[in-house]
Amino acid sequence: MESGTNKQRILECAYQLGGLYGLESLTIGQLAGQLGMSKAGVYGHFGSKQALQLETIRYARTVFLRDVVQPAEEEPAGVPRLWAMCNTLVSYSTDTGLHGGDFWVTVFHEYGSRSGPVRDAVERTFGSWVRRLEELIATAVELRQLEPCDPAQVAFETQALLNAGSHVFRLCHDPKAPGRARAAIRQRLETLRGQAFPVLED
Amino acid sequence: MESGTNKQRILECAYQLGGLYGLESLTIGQLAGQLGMSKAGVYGHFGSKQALQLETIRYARTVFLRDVVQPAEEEPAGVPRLWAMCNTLVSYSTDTGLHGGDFWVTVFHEYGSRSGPVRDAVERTFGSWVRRLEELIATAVELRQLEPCDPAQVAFETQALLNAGSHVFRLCHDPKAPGRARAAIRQRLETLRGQAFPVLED
DNA sequence: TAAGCTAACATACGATCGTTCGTAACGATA
DNA sequence: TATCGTTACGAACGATCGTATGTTAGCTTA
Repeated sequence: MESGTNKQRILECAYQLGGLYGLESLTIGQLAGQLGMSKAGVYGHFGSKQALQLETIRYARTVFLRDVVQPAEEEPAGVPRLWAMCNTLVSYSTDTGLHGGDFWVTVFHEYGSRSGPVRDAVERTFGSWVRRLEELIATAVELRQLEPCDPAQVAFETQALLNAGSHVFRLCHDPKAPGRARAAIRQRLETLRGQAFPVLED
Repeated sequence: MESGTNKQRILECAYQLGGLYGLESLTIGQLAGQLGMSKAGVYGHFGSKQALQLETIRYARTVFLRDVVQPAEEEPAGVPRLWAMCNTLVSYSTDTGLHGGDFWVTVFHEYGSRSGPVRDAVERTFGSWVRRLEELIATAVELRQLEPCDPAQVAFETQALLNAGSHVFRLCHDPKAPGRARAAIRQRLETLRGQAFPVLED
């Protein structure tokens, strides 16, 4: 399957619109209009709106892994790798209008009180994202980069600040918001500074 | 206007449903069904869906002021007052299923990328909420309860953690999430401990 | 009692929703 | 060249959306 497929175009568009307005208010007709296609043409690729939502989530997962998680793997384990991921997410918010992190900020909140297969997929993604943060923090503790701490607690805080950076940036058009998230995470990590704490480059 | 008015019942229901699924997916027919009324009976009180959304926001503001902001005013100025507000929001999440803070967590995120009068009202509410946090923090600095710091930065972090506590509690059914928010805020405040730092009672 | 206001109602409008169906255009295979 | 599967299409379905209109029942005020 090539990347220039029409189905890929649909998913990319659903990804953009879903990140702006959520996956529930996403509409087949809206998607068709945006792409210059007919409703049936869009619909036929998925067979149901729910399948479209689930495939969009799968698409967004691959984008997130490709653009955020994997690039950080080249950094040394522990804090540098964690810091690289945070920086990528923050610069996502400042550089461009729409970006990988924002899709998830929107969708994570959209399905907080819903139920069904889509919600379950969203929750799984959120869980694996937080778990990835926990792993990096636990590794950082093992490497004595950080003082002993509860990785789940620090991961919670990290995710909270990253989400808020993206959210406040959008809701209030406040260009300082992503930087505030970055500064807060840096401050938190330095609070936990261990013997082998690495330099956090800008 | 009595509190038992039918219009009040509608607003209360819109407040509940809006906190669960957002104000955009809120529907006149859904509201009417829930209340045992006709669509026209509900609609007549507002004249448009947008007016209903705006009135629901106004209603939610008064609830928030009554249940979160005003009770804290009885505490001493600065950190105790700030801490009381945080505690109220956190126990909101743990005690009951739905509550004042969660409406705003949902709605704040729902309108992050939208436009129009409803979004503007939401943004104003968010702004005044964060500004209230800033005032309390600035006062705490003046009273030497906290070391000198940027109140806007600390307010950003506080709001981020409170929102995340409510959000993770709902999305992941994680009863520890609100407590994590509370612990993170407490840790952050103690990092900024000044000469007159008060005891943070449990 | 008579008049007027309010709140609720039933009904209906056009638009749009997700979905289904039948079909034309196209490329690959035989 | 004939056949088949893919991909798109137009048209239409019933349901539901927000909204408009006309009307009834009950209260208030004269």
